[in-house]
Amino acid sequence: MNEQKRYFSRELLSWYRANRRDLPWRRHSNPYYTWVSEIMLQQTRVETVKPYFERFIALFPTVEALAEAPEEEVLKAWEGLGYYSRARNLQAAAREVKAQYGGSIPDDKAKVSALKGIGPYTAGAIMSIAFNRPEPAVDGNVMRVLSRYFRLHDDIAKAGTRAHMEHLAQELIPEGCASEFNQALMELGALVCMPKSPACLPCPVMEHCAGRIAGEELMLPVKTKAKPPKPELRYAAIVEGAGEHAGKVLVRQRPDTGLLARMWELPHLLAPKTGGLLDLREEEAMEALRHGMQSEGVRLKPIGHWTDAEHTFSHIHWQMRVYRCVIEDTSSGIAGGKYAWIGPEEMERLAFPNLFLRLLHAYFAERRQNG
DNA sequence: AACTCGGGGTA
DNA sequence: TACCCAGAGTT
Repeated sequence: MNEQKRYFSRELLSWYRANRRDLPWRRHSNPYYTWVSEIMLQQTRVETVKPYFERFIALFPTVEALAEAPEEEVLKAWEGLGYYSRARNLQAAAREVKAQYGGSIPDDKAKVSALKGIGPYTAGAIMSIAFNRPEPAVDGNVMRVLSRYFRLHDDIAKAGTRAHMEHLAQELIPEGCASEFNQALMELGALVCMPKSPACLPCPVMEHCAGRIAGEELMLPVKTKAKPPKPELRYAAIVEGAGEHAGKVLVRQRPDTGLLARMWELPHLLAPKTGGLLDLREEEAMEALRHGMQSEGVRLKPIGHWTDAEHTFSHIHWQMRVYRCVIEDTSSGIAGGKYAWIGPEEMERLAFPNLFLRLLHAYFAERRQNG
């Protein structure tokens, strides 16, 4: 190994020992904490994860507790965090760990990698952080740091690049210090070698950083940009209950797979296309909503426009127009367990994506004010 | 290799 | 606005 690499490992480790953040999942050495935190941290910032992690561990303190919990409670604990398959995969894996390994996460990379929701990065993170095994844990942070320090122009959006980075990252791990070193690499990316404005002056390895020396720290890493989310106009119904359902609204559970799987939502549908024009007149929109809901067995009458809402996912942008509706025919009932009438109390048990969480809170707040 | 899967922070 | 974030699973 050359001097640039030895310098990097030595100085980074030393810097980390003096600058490591006090994070909830670092307070105790517990492979379950490492596991839960790493799943939550996928594509999610540290500050966002902190309160979720605290609540999650309080609710499900051990692998067994998580394995034995109802899935709805796990989804509810994940509400608002996004990428909800992470929560379902985490619990499925916890059940596997309980059944196959007596509740202890195996100190074995192949077995850890085989668990649901654990890919190359998370397997490396668990093996290194929890068990101090010299495995690379290459995420976006690490690829950015390595791209800059070694001045690598490989496109980090390409799959092949990660393999190269993993080889390099593994080589850099100091003997017996995998846990600290891998966390140091990510800590540097988060605190110093940031995406937009890297703080090179206080950086512990700036002296031999090839990217900075070449004046390329702002152009690295090279990454092809993602295509913009596809816009979708949607019509949603806020259905006000009457009679025994007074004060409640109609909600619907999403299918078992796909976007927001098994989460609850306001009933809504994709607006029919109108010969190139995306927008419809108000009456036509309400008719489309009535007709679409009727085909699902829900007979309702839109009364008028209530509010608009927008929400952007990674690949879709929803523009949602929400209409006040009343139920037309309660005698037919709402078929299946897919629909439910809920008030503010029932809301506390069902898991909603943030878009609908905000709409429901706004609606119930409005009801409390207007009576 | 490309697409699917949330939500929010930040410049 | 645009980009990014302690990525994984599916096709």
